[in-house]
Amino acid sequence: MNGRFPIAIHIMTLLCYAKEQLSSDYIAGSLNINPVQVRKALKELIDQGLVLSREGKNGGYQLARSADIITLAEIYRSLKPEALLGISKNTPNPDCPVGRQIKGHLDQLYEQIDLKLERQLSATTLKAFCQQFQ
Amino acid sequence: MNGRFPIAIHIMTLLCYAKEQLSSDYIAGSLNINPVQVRKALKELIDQGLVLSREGKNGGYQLARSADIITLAEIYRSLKPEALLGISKNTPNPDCPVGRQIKGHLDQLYEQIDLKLERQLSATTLKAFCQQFQ
DNA sequence: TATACTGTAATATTTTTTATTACAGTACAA
DNA sequence: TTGTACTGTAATAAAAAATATTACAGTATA
Repeated sequence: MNGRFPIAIHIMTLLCYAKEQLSSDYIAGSLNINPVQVRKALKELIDQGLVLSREGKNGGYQLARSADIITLAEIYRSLKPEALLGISKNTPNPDCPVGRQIKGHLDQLYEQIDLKLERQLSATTLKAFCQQFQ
Repeated sequence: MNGRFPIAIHIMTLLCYAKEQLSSDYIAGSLNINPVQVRKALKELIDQGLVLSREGKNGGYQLARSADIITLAEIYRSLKPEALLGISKNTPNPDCPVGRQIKGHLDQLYEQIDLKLERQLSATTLKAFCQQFQ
């Protein structure tokens, strides 16, 4: 995977911690990355219904609802994750019994894994995660 | 993630299915990737103690033990996976309470997730996975 | 001693990720 | 009504990672 999940979690934790509207520049300062990257990440969180934005002067971002009814699973989902354990680019040989069937069985396995992960992430609210911060 | 897990599973399934020694060229033909890539993946599986190789003429690869005492968790471990949900390259701002602590709390979360995943993958043997193949 | 393998280094290519620039659109406030 | 400070997003560049390929040394067999 790439760094999108950690970044999303960082942003959501900040918004929860600050309890006020923050600008992408401010958030970028905490992450130490480019503000455009932050706005891209925020777009996913907005699309997922987790964050609200205000345009214009004095604009910024805030949580769309109380942190105790946001779970880490929702943050994870905002990334529209593909396959947790990876996808190979190759096109297996259809003349081989294993090559022919591997994708289907792997998909099945992945579905089970994803289900469990989502269940686990659902068990932690943003509030609970954020309260760990001093 | 990348395609290493699917490739490793594919290889192990082949070795289990074939019940005989296979060459990297043959395996590459089923995966439809380069034999060198296959040998690299096999090296990880050998290091993990899951596969045996024979050099020289009539050489090749076979399972190091019975498929019913190999679990998908061991195959997963052969990849020495880093963080399932990704690592961000940024160095968060140490002057920000969130930036300062995020890594630690994320690591903790990741450890829990990894534990559960390993537990889940441990529940499936290579034999069971392979028996799904017609 | 020819042959058919594995092991692995070196390199090239492709793909993905991350960073950056630029600017249009929007809302506030003087 | 206009300057200012934001968001939104397209376009592009740069860096990093993944994948593919070539080449060849080493090894076991017949």
